[in-house]
Order: sequence, then C-alpha cells, then structure tokens
Amino acid sequence: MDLRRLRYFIAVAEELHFGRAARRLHISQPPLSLQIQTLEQELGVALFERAGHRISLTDAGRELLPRARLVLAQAEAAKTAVQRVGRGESGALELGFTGSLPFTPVMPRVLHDFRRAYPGVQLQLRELSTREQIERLTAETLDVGFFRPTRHELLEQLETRVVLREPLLLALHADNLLARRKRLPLAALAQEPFILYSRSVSTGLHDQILALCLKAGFAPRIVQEVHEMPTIIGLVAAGVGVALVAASMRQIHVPGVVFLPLVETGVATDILLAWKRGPASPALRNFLAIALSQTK
Amino acid sequence: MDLRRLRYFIAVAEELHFGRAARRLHISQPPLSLQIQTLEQELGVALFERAGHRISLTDAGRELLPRARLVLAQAEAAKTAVQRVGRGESGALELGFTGSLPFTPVMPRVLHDFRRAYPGVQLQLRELSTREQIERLTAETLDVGFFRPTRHELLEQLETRVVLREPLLLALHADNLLARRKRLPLAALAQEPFILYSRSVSTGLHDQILALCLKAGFAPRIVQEVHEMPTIIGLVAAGVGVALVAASMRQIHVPGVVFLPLVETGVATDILLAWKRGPASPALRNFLAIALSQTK
DNA sequence: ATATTTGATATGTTATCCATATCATCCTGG
DNA sequence: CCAGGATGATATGGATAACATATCAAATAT
Repeated sequence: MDLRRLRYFIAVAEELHFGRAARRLHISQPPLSLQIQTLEQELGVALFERAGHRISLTDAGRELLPRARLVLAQAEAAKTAVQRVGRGESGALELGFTGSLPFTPVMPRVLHDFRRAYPGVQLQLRELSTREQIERLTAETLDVGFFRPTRHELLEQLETRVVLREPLLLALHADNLLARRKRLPLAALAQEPFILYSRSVSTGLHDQILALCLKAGFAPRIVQEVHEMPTIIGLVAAGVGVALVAASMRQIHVPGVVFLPLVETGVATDILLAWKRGPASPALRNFLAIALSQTK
Repeated sequence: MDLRRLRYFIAVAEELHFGRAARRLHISQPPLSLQIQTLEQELGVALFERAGHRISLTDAGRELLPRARLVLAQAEAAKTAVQRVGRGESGALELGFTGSLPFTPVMPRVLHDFRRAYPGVQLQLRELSTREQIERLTAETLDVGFFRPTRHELLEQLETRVVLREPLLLALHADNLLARRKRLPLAALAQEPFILYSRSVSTGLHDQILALCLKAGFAPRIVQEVHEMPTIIGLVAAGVGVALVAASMRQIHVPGVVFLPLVETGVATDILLAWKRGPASPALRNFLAIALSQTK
C-alpha cells in the first residue's frame, strides 16, 4: 500500500468519477484506473462498485476513505514537523547558566528574542556551575551555556564567544566606613574580611581576584567562599565581609549593600557563550545567530 | 514521501546500521542508503548523523521516528480493517423487523449466532412496518428485513426466503366462554368482536384472515385494527375482542389471555427474510448464510 | 600495519508508472 | 429506437525509479 495510491483513492472516492479525479491529480485516466485496480488487488477487496458508468463506494471503500485521509494527513504532519526541526524552528535546546547570569542584561535579552523568533523550540533552562556546564557541553547533554571565564582542560573542545564585558564592583555593607567614599582603590580592602568565589567551582573568578589583590600588594583575608555571585550579596548584607562582584549585581537591591567602583581601571569580568565544536543542530545555530548578533 | 521509505527509515533508525537494516528488509545495502538519501533530500533535512562508521539519529530523525511508526501502523490498521469489511467480518448491517418478530424463535437465534460469529459487525436493529421495510430495502437504506408475507409491487425487487412457518392461534379473553374449549373452529368466532391487522400496514395478514373467515362462512365483525401483533395481546387482555395471532405470541404472558388452536389445519403465517436482489455486501452475505442455514 | 567492517558510489537490469491510442458499454436526446 | 457523447477498461510504448552486483574510501580493530 502506497501513499500515492491512497491519495488516488481519495480523489476517486470524492469525485466518484475517474476522469475528474484524474484531472484533479494531473494524470490521465487510464493509469488512475490501473492504480485503483492494483490497490483493490492488494487489499483483496473491491473499493468501488462499477455499475455501468456510475461508480460508488463499497462498504470496504467507505471504511477505507476516512482511514486513508488520516494516514495521509499524518504523513503530511510528520513531514512538516521534521522540516520544522530541520530549520531549527522546533525541537529542544538545553541552556546552562550560572547564578549571576539572569541579572545581566545579555541573557534575558537573548532569551526574549529567541523565544519570540522561535516559539516552537523548547528552551530548557538549567542553573549549573561553570564546571558542570563545561562537562555537560562536551558530553553533549547540554547544548549551549552562559558562564564566566575559567580554566578547564575540556574548554578546548568548546567554542566560546565573549558576549559582554562588565566591570567588577566592590560590594560592601553600608555601615562600613569605606562605603562613604565615591570610589576605592583595591588596596583599601587589605584589612577587610573578604568573601571570595570557591576555588573548585568558580576557578576563574577566584584566581582573577586573588591575582588582583596580590598585584595591589596584599593577600585578602578570606572569611567565606561561595559558589554563586548572588549569594555574595546576601552575605555582604549580613555584614560577613566585602567582595568583588560583576556590575550587574546592582540589579539585586538588598538594603544595606553598597556598590562602589574601583579606582583601578580595566578590572572586569567577561560573560561567555559556549557550545561544542562541530556540527550544530539547526535550533542551536538559530540560537547562536540571535545571541551573537546582539554583541557586535 | 512513501510508505516504503518510511519503513526503510524505521529499520535503519532501529538498527542504527545500514547493513543490518538492509538484511532485515531483505534488500541489499546500496539501495537502502540511496532510499534514505532520497528521503532526506525530499524532506530537506538530514535524518542521520554519519560520523565515521557510527550513525546516529539527528534531532529531525528523532522527531520523525515515532511519527513514521504511527503512519505505518495506521496504514496497516486501515488495510486490515478494509479487509475485515471485505470478508464481511466488520462493517454495519441494518436489520428491519416487525413488532412480532422478537417473540419468534427464529430472529433471536439468528441475531445471537450472527453476533457471535461476526462480533465486528455493527448490527442496527430497526422496528419497522412491513411496508416501510420493503420500501427501505429497495432504496437500500436497509440491508435486510424480517416480516410476514404481504403484497407489494416493490417485492419483486427483493429476494425473500421463508425462514419459519408457524400456526395461527386464536387469542381470546379467559372470561370468554369459548376459552374453556380445547380447540375451536373458525366459524365459532362468527359473532365475536374481531381485532384485525390494519389493511394499509399489514396487508398480508389482513387479507389472509379475512379470506379465512369468508371461507368459514362469515364476515368478521371488526372492532379494532392494529398495526403490530403484540398490540393485539394487550387488546385481547382488555377484553376488546378476539384475534388470530402467530403461535409465538404465546411468549407474551399476559393474565387473562388464552391461546387456542384452530380445528382447521394448515392455518399458518410465514416469516420471511428479505433483502435486495443484486450484489450483496460481504456482511450481508454472511448474515444470510447464518440466517438461512438454520431454516433447512 | 593490515585486515575487516561500514557506508557511499557506479552501473546495468528489472519493475513500475504514466501517456497516447483504442475499445466496450451505458446513458441521453432527437 | 438509434446515434452520439460520456465513461471506465484495456493495450502498448517510453520514461522513471528501484534493485542487485561490483567497487571504493574511510574508519576501526587486531
């Protein structure tokens, strides 16, 4: 049984006239008659009653008609669905991000634009540490990820682009005397209790800030390590200590927390978009196109 | 898009190996590769990821697989359903019957046997007058009918078979003095109020009984005409009069009604099975085979 | 390094499908 | 009642598509 034959059958069943049906199918009448005969032979059942020049459906034909329509419609639906996936208009995309990313301007904008452009794609958002993202990206259990720079041996298997560079700000409690200043040199923090990113999870920021402090002439007195940037804000508000955070953390309004720029220039952290090298799925290509077009 | 290609695709998607899939499909490997390529071209999407010697499904392929299975399964279901109808194991059958038929031994037995033999056939039962049945049978809005003999010009377009011949009994009220007798001659009813079948609806019985009475030497005093036999029983119970009914009306047990055989022999009524001449649907053929096999 | 496996390519053969031409039958109108 | 038109079936040749055998290129395994 062939989809073509089913289509032919439907045409004849609807027109109840071989000639008209053939015209509608853009073929001539004889092959249409033959195809119907073949179908009937194949099924072992007469589908049409040929009484003189008037034809009508048999019981078997009446049984087949709606079923044939169904099969054809679902074949058509399968085709368009597959093509949508092929064009990246449908499908699924798993997106990783670290805790600070939702507060940056870039990730919300990318998500918004992509969702509007490709509403058929299921975006799965997963808050994951930088390391987890890298591991899952290489293992292809994650399609694309937002995180900040770090060191990782698997990074070379990934493609990365900087999508935003934002300054690091000093976050400290309003009660701290230093909070009255407009800006501060890093060295002013030499005696302050320091909240720092965990060495194992946020290697990049940990190392970057340690290096900055050493360059400023002191080793920070680390009183707490945290995994994610937003956590820091809470700790600062609780008076645990001071910290360096990305500028977009200012989005988090917590009473008692003051953000101050550093005197030093060029102290900043990048936000990266990363995905695995090699052939990208259509949905991923579309996502990258939108995400990267906004960072020119 | 072709059902064959979908079948091929499913095989490759399940085996993830062109060679094994080809063996399973009983074709050689090259045409299988070509068919998959053709399908991919047709859809404009890659369905398999050919990384070296290991192939895997693309997103589009994963989208297609369940849909292809569905289309194929439904095509298969359509095929078997149509063949079932073709063999008369399925489909619909409209059966007409007059009010007295459910009380005869023949109709319940035929229905029971047919339902057991062909449970897939939808049997629509319609209580219709003899005349309506004949008209609908010729118009092919009824497939087959049970009724008693009658005269009708359309009858010649129908095929009829006698499936049961049952005696006519006298039905009268227990209070009637005649009810004490074991049997009665028809002439004994000469003075009794007579309930008769309607001339217009049950022409056959009407004429038959009138003729019998005349032969017995009297014209019945008709006090009531009815359309259906069971109605008579109620009227007899109510003391309206006496009537001649088929023997199977004894099935209806109503207090006060007595059934007596006639002295005359050979006073009987036939039950007919009727259907339209010409090619019968498979379901009808099977029904007739069962109905007629029981009346040998 | 070599043998084996695997999917792609090349080519000839066969089967299928379609179009033109024609036929048989039925219906319609004069 | 008969001729003409209409309708579906049949016959036949040509184009297309599907298949098998043979072969190749690349990757994996021993």
